[in-house]
Parts: sequence; structure tokens; C-alpha cells
Amino acid sequence: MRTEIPRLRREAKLSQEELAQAVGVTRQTITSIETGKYTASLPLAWRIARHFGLTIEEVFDFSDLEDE
Amino acid sequence: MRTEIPRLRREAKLSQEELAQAVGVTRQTITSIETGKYTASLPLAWRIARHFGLTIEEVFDFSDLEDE
DNA sequence: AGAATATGTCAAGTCTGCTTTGCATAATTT
DNA sequence: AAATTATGCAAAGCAGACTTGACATATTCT
Repeated sequence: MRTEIPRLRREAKLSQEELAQAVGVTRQTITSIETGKYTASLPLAWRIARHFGLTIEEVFDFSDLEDE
Repeated sequence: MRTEIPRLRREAKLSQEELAQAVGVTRQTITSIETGKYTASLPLAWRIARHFGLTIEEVFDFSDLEDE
């Protein structure tokens, strides 16, 4: 799933490590989410969005689920 | 995690079975989420919110994650 | 009351989110 | 150029999301 996390991190000048600590996960978890290896859980998605002062929908791209 | 799903379902006169089919999971999954047995995944949370025309934040209650 | 529909629950299994450790390469700093 | 910091990737393991199947009780319909 595509996300705005890399852009938001760059704009805030945060490393993966710093964001990871801020939201309570490991750096590898952030890497995996950014590279699309897997999708964040709901609580983690919320913590990340909140860390940037945004809603989940503003950070994560759900367009690949649009139909079905 | 608390959710507005039971209320939304009642207002829309939908059974757990009907909502489950609409969002592509089993009835037990809806039951488990409503009774707090576990938390929905991010994609499922989005499909449920979308089914009611709402945002994820309007359907799921994140107040138990407020700090940390 | 009896039948049908709706909800809760339990067990076992699969799959995915996340961790830990560790290594390789890229980018930045000194 | 050398050292430090940042990112990507891989394997093994644990926990949680979700499935299937089956049963029990509750609620609604006739």
C-alpha cells in the first residue's frame, strides 16, 4: 500500500529511526511499511497519522481497495 | 477497541452477516471486532468506514491510544 | 409455541504485522 | 578519504487478524 510517510518524514526532517521511536515500533517496521513489504496495523496507522497531525486517510492511500 | 459499528449497523438495519459480505469478511470477524476480541486491520477498517460513508476516525475509537 | 434469523463463542489452522539480529550499501558529515 | 548516520534487505520467531466449522442462546416472525 502506498503511503505519504517518506514525504512527510522528509518534510519534517525525521529519520526512519526517529519516527519509529516516536510511534513505538522498530526501524524495520517503518522501512517495511514505506517499501510496501506490508501494511501497517490500524493502531500504528493512527499513531503515525497523529504524529504528523493528519488523519489516516491523508497518510495512507486506499485507492487499491476502491472496489470489490 | 471500541467502535461505532453496532450503532451504525442498527441504524442501517444491517445484520452482521450482511455487513460481513459487504466488506468481504466472515460474520465471525465482524462479531470479534464488535465484541472487542481483536482490532480490525487497516484495509478492513477502511472498507467498513467507507461502507457507511464515514472516515476511519469516525468509526473507530482511538482514545485508548491517546498517549505513550 | 414453533420456526427462522441474528448474535456470541470456541477450537484449530493460515497468514500477516512486528520484533530481533545482522549484514550491505548509500548518503552525509568531519 | 574516513567515519558516522541512514536506508534496504533477509531469516527466524511470536502475536494478532482472519477463516472454517460447529454449537448455544437470544431475538424476531408467523
